[in-house]
Formats: sequence, C-alpha cells, structure tokens
Amino acid sequence: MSQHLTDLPTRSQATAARIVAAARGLFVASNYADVKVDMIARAAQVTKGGLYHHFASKEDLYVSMMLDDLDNKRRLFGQAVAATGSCRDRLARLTRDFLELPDEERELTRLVRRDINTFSGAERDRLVRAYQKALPEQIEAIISDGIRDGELAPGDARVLSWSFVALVEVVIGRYADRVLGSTDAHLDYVLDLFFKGAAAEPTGRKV
Amino acid sequence: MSQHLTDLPTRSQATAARIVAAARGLFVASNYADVKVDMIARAAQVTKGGLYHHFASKEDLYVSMMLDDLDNKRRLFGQAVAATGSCRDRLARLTRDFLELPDEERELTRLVRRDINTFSGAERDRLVRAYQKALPEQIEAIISDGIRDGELAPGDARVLSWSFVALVEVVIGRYADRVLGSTDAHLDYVLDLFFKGAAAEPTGRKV
DNA sequence: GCTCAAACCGACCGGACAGTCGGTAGGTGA
DNA sequence: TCACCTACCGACTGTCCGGTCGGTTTGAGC
Repeated sequence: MSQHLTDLPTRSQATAARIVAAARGLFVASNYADVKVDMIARAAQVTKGGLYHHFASKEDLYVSMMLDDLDNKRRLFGQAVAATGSCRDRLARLTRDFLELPDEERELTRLVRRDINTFSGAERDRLVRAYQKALPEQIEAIISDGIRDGELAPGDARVLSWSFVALVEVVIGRYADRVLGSTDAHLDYVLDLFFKGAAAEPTGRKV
Repeated sequence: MSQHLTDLPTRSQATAARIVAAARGLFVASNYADVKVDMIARAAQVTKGGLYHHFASKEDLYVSMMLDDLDNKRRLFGQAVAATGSCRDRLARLTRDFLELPDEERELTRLVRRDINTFSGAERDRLVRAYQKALPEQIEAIISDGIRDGELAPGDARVLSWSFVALVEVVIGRYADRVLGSTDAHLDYVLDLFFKGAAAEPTGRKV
C-alpha cells in the first residue's frame, strides 16, 4: 500500500465510493425494489462481482449509503443546534442549510420514509435511529429551547418537530418548489407558517 | 341471473368484494411488493385462479381498490366543501370526518404517497388524479374561500392545502396519535397550528 | 521479474413469484 | 335431466434477479 501513510483514497475506497454514488442516484430516482444490482454496477462501471466484493448484499449497500449520508447531515445540522440566537433564527439556519443542499442529497432525506417498510428488524432500526438523530431530534432540541424560553407556546416538542419537518418536505415538492422560487421564499413560507400560522391576522380570541 | 332486477350482490360481486377487503388489509400492513398475490387469495378464501378470474393483474386489483376508496372519500369530504360556515369550521369538519374514519380506511390515504412510485404511466396518473380530487383539491377549495373572504392571509392555496394535509398526516402518526389522545385534541392541534402557528403569542411585528 | 493478495470479472444458480391453463363444481333456464 | 355458463381450482411455467464462485488481472513489495 503506497498510501498507508496518507489519507488519499485507495483504489478500493475509490471504487466503493463510485458504487455508493451510483447507488444514490438510482435509489433517489426509483424505489428500492426497482433498482437492480446490475443497474448500480453498470452505472458505477463495475461488474456485479466487483460490487459484491465491496458490499455484502444489496441491503448492505443501501444501508451503508444512507448511514453515511445521515451522519453527514447530522453533523451539518448540528451546527444550527449549537448556534446561539433565537429559536426562529436557529431553525432558519438549519432549514437553509438543508434547502441549499444539492438536489440529490436533499432528496435522499425522503428515502428513509419511502423505503423504511422494505426492511425489517435490525437494519430498519439502525436507519430509523440514524434518521432521528440527523433530523427530528436536532429540530426537537431547538424547539425545546424555544418553548423553555417562551418563544414558542407550550406543547410536545417532538410532535412540533415532526410538524416542522413535514412543512419543509412540502416546500421541496415539485409544485411548491416552482411556485415559491428562491430559497429565501421557501424559508419565509415555512417559518411564517410554523410560527405565525396561515390566518389573515393575529387572532387574540380565547380558545 | 336471479338478481337481475335487484341490486343485491351476486355471488361474483361478493367474492370480488371479499378479495378487495383482504387486499386492503394486507396492502395497509405492507408495501406493494411485499404483498404476494397468494397471500391476498388465501386471506380472501379464494385460490389464485379464482382471484385472477376477477382481476386482470395484481396492479389492476390494487388500483381498483384504491379508486373505489378514493371515490368514497371524495364524496365524504365533499360534504365539508359544500357546507356553509367559516373556513376554519369547514376544515374542522373535513378533518374530523377523516380522523373518525376506521383505522384501515384512514391508513389507506398514506398508501398513495407510499406506493405511487411503484406504478408507471397511465395507472399512476389515474391514482394521482383520484387522490387529488379526493383530498388536496377539496381542501384547496375551502382554503381559497378562506383567502377570498379574508380569513386567511393571501398565498398559494394549493401549497397551503398540501401543508394542511401534511400536518394532518403528522398527527395520525404513531407517536403523535398517542400523545394527543382524543380526536378533539388532534383537531385542535392541527387547526391551531395551521391558523395561529406555534409562536407563544400573536406577533404583530412587521415582516 | 517473480510472488502473493486484493480487486475485479461474468457466466451461472436457485428461489421467489406473477400469471396461465386445462380442468371441475354449482347453479340456472329450458 | 340435459345443456350451458360462470365461478372457481391449483399445479405448472417463464422470468426476473439477488447472490455465488472459479477464474483473471493488477500492482505493490522484494
């Protein structure tokens, strides 16, 4: 190994990375069952045998790909959690970081919810846990602070964080993405709706 | 045909209905690919041959099942659209009608979004159109009225309606369902969040 | 330039599963 | 009771695809 003292990628690592990249593109475009191992291999310029030299199974490849990505996202969004400022500002930062991701990486987030029923037992749990650590839990942390500081009305932080995630997913949908235009418009829509609601003017009436 | 002057179900119709009912239960529990035709047949007390006597293909069975159900929902939610009253009241009625549906029928709504990528071309479009007619379009109609009457702030009614649907889907999730308890609590959560937002108090500040 | 291991190849295997087809059962009308 | 038609049966088939395995290539170290 000429590379044993550096962290330049070895040939093996480069091939594995090529396979993962090819898999990402295909899995984003179609669901788990419709992506064939042969397609991934061809897209990655490897044969099936070569692919299986690096990954134990199709499921292993999928899970590796997702866990890598979710760990990156966890680190990325962790910055917003660690940031100082109002709850709204920190949520804005996190959401902006998300919206400015390359299309493919942003779309990957949908996959967990789309394909999660495909897996069973241990692998499924690993995926769910990684997803929760990357997104809902970090948003929940910010929202909990918001509630504690009186910026948000008291409520279940986890349900609120899932609601927030759901709203973000709406604005990255095909139609909403087109209607809203700029990233700033997306951001304003989500934050305004989440904080102030859709009513025409602040209603002060008792419930 | 002894039944030709009545609308009592014939033996054939009864069997077809049994198959559809069995398919519903199984498709709600697992995704399209994981439900085998043999399982549906067994659950419906028919053989595979019998099943294929009534439906041209697995896809045909799935689509028939969904179109039937979506048409029922379209009629059900149409009542809220036709109702008089404030935008909030009509949305509340529609949402309550939805939340009070039997579990299985409520869950069916998720399937469209879950399995839609499984199909291609014509069948896919039919499903999407039926779904849009049943849910987003009817909500959009109510929301458009709300904007026109000044009850809601100006905005894209379709994006708002999808946001509303997304919030409803959150509260029927496992965790939120448990935390919120009663149907009324679900309803209040969704409507308050959608209309007034999550902020602690009505903010009057200029944007 | 020889050696050995890791990387890679691709024809093949075997199980799963949607769909078929030749046949039987049951009921209806003449 | 006979003729006929629809409903239903279930063993079988063809295909698709994840995974395997005996082999070849590559290149690092000596």
